Amino acid sequence: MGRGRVVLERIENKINRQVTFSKRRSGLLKKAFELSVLCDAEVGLIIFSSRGKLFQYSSTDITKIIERYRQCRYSKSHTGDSLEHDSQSAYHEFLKLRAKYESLERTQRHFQGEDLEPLSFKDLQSLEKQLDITLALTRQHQTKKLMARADELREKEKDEFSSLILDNNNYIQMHATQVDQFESETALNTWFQHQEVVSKEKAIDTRTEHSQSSHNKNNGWL
Amino acid sequence: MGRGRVVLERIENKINRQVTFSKRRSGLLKKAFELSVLCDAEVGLIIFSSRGKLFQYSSTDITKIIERYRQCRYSKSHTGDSLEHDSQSAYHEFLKLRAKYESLERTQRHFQGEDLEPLSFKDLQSLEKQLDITLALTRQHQTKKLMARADELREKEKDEFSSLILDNNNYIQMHATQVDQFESETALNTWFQHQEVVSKEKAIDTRTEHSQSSHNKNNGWL
DNA sequence: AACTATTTATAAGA
DNA sequence: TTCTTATAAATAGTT
Repeated sequence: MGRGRVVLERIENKINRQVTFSKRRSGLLKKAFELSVLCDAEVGLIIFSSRGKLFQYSSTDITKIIERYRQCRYSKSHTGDSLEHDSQSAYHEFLKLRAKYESLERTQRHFQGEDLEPLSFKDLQSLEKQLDITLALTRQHQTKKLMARADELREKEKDEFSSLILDNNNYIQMHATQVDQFESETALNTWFQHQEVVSKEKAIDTRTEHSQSSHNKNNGWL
Repeated sequence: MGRGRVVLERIENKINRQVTFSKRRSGLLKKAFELSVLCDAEVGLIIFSSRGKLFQYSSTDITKIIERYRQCRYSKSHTGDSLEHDSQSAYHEFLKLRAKYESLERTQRHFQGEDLEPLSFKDLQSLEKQLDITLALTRQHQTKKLMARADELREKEKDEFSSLILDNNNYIQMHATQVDQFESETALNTWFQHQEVVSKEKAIDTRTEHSQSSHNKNNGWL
């Protein structure tokens, strides 16, 4: 995995050995983590550098792994020291979260129309379906907002009208009110035009059930 | 390191998980061994499969490695201060990542048509715009895949046709070829119909440049 | 501490 | 399981 074949013997050059150690160590730790996640395995890994520095990974509390190991090998059970497990399992949690984050990030990019190249035709189809559904929902919600706004305006007019009656209004005030009314009618027309556009979409309503059940994994596009 | 990108999640298919475990386990053991040899490190690796089977590698007696590990841990926990600080900042990192993750998750839900209530009208508009764009891109990519497939079919036909000529074909073979041709023409028609649908979309082409970072990989069909 | 040419690991298929 | 093969990932050597 690199330029030139690797010879399996101690690297004599100290600098080189140090660098290789650093690279391969992180590679090994990563792969130990991946194995534990992908295959649901319990993995414990302890590494001492040639200068005595300690590195470790464990999918679960390493003392438990060691204990289990002992039971397996010697069929003996004792030892109850558990000093240092919190930080370890915390690290595991961290790694898991990071992996989830990256996965979600990828999905997100697809929804933004990026990195579509590597998707299969099927993936693209299901992405398209989801987009269609969401688009319809989005428009539905926009319509809702517009209606709410229109109602609001109408209420306001009524209030103003009432005020005017109560205030024993004159002609000029009446005229101003009509202008307001006209404006709000325009808003409503806009809304109706919008409605029309929405109704031209394929009837999505029947399909929205799919998205309601979408607690299922969204990793489909990956 | 194989066909298809790996997603860091538990493999749900049991057979698959078992196979992957077997492969990756041996890979991990090999790499642990290589690290110890190349870099003169002391390595201990314990693996339990999900069904409880034990696998291990250790460059030297594993009980000695475990003992050394304990000593290292013990003395470190006495130094306290720097460790405290490390775990603290690590926790901070964790919290930051979690916050980012949750934020991303929320955005993602919007793209899936969920939790749209709290969005403002403006938010909804920009979401709609993004969805429109992505939808067009998605369809574009589907079209691309279909075209590639169509080309493939055409090539295949040409080859078959050539073979037939060279084989001094008879009527029945000719007939078979025509049937094949007809089938692929149907495929092409399907594609053209699709094209038509796509072209009815608003012209998005000018906005697609950023996604054209073509690795041009022809990922498999299905 | 990046980069990149290569080797190595391995996912999917047989 | 084991073999093969196409592809992703790790990393040796380089800058």
